[in-house]
Amino acid sequence: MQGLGGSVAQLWRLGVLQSSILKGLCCKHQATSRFNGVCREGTRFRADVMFQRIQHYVGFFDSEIEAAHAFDQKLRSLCPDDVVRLQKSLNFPTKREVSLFACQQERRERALQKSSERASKEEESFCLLQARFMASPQALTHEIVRVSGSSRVDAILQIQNSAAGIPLQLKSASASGTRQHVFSFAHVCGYDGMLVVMIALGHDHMWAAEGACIRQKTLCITLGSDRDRRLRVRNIGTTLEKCFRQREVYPLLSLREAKFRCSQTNKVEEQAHSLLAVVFAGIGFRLERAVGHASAVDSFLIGGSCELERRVQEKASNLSKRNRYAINLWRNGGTCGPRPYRESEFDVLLAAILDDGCLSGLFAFPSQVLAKHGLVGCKPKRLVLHPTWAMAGQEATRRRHAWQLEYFVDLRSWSGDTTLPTSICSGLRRLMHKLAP
DNA sequence: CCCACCTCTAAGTGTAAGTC
DNA sequence: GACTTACACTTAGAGGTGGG
Repeated sequence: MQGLGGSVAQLWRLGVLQSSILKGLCCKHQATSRFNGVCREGTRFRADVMFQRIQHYVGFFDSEIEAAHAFDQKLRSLCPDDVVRLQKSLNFPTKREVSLFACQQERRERALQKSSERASKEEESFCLLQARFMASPQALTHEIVRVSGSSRVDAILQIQNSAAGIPLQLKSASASGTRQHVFSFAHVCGYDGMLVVMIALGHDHMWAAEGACIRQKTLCITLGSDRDRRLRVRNIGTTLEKCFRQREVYPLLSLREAKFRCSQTNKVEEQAHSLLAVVFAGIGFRLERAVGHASAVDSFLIGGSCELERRVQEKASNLSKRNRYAINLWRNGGTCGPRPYRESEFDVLLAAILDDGCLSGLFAFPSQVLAKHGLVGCKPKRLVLHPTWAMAGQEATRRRHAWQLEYFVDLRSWSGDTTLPTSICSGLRRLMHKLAP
């Protein structure tokens, strides 16, 4: 309730403000009322509630405030869930409803904080493994390479500068509460052909098991137990080298193959990143994955005259069943729904247009341009992309999306495994010039 | 055409419930 | 009572669908 003061007048203002902001943002038609669920018809105001895909007629009213109150009343009767009701934007939330909303936001903040901490733990576990490995004699001949992105393979162990190695899955766990001697590793099954390395954060303990031999979903290790003794890693270098020699158990995997060991959804993302990296390399730029999941951006684009580093948010889209390309401009998340990007969160948004696994084109939008068009910094939006060959049918819509073409490069003349044609290189350089701060 | 809501698959943490 | 396991909760991105 901070800043609201709790007075009815302030709550009223909040309601009006919320609904008018929402109206302005989400309604493409001319709004006929500043309240949700209310529209003017002739000299009177009509209220309707859309709930669970059913439109509920409320009635006609002489004033829009009356209609707005009637909308709220109907919504409360249809929807008993306070949070869902608030997401549907009541015009005049009660004091209690506003405080519930505040609680939800606090929960959300805590959840996001936890998520960020978890990402740091993943990174910490890799650093621990790396540090212990570097202290072993095997580090003179072998190396552990981090597999970035959403792959189910976290790292691979290979002979230095070779093309393939054995896949490693890292799991981390912290001891909690009074059970400081118990470590519970979740989601440990389904890693056939990989070595599962379990790391106790905050302690100097490490265990390893052959992925194919783990049958349970969660593996619990109690210090001093049989399992602890059986799986405990005393010397990570020796353990990894021994596994490296067992080719029949741990087949070798290249870094590229490892990156594509992920869900179909993440394959789209990974494929786009690999292709974009090749394209930018063609004009002397490097597109490098941000290390670890804790980073606020997907990658960094480095290059140009001053070796500038731009923070990049990457998106990819295949042609959808509706015959169009679209990207989601939000972070997913939890009980309060999707969260929009902030203009300050990244410098450039790279959107890859994919067709049958080939990169047909790319958009590179500066964050300020997206903000100018109301696509970041306000509410979660989906951006329909219009490359030159997929322009909108109607002239008015074409005009509305014309700005996108300024930030587009057509890549259809590039086959993917050859050097970039000169026309594409010059287009990319022009685009990079626009992205300069 | 835009928006809201939904699904899918991936992950880690904490804890309730089951087993020995 | 100690140990083990499953589950509910949270996060992520891409994409499908129906209403307005």
